Amino acid sequence: MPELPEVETTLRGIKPHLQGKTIDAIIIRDRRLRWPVPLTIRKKLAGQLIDNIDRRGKYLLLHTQVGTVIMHLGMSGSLRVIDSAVVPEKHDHIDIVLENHKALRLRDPRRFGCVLFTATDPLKHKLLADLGPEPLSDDFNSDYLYKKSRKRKLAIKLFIMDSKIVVGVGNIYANEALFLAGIHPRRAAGKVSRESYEKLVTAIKQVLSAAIKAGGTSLRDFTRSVCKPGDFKQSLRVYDKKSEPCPVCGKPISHAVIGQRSTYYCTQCQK
DNA sequence: ATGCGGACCTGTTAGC
DNA sequence: TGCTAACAGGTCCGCA
Repeated sequence: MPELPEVETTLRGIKPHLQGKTIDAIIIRDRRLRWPVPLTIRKKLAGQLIDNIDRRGKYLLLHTQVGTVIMHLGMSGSLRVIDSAVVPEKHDHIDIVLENHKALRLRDPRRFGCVLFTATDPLKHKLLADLGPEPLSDDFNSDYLYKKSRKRKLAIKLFIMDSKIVVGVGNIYANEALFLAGIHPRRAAGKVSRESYEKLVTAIKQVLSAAIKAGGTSLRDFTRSVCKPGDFKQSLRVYDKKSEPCPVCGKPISHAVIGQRSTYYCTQCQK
């Protein structure tokens, strides 16, 4: 479920409920996420004030005086703020219980997500240290992408999905952005022109901000409902539209697998 | 350094 | 209708 817009939407939804609150307890019902959830966070974080919560790429960072909780939602994770008395369901693995009897509850059926802890600078943590720029920042521009891509033979789609190059471009938005930029997903990254990178950067920023905006409008009450995919799905142009007419030229959308991920594109519009 | 494929999981859907 | 297989919005890791 979570691509960058969903993570951002989640962040905005939960932040007001967490910032400045004190952690009462941490309940670990199932620590078998992508990496085992460190049991020591229960003692370390009890009584701690949550200074702030933000994100780097798709990682959510919950900052306290003693360290930072690093969370990732993987493929199927979601977070909500609920009354801590609400009976947990099957895949509700972790609760961060607050002093006010609310809790941040992590649900993750596939358990590809993670909850980790670092006492030092989270940006120096192994998982975050080598991340590329944020896609909506000025550091992410066509000059940067063009230079990074020279001599690289990797398919452009995989290139922009590489978090060392840029964070937050998941499968859906990679498909959408390449369509908007008119670039064939299999093109070697090193053979994409400066002009095309110009278009691509614009497309990535546009598609992500539009989705964040849509997430923002469909943003429910994070104290009750799970983050819904929302309205953004109706604005998709190619993703999951195999054989449907291209919105620009009408030719049926093609489907292929690139790097084990489903890829949708128009052979007429994308070269 | 780069590029590829496997791995980790469960739930939902497509197909027979 | 029921069973099985394929597939799903992520990304790390190890190997060639």
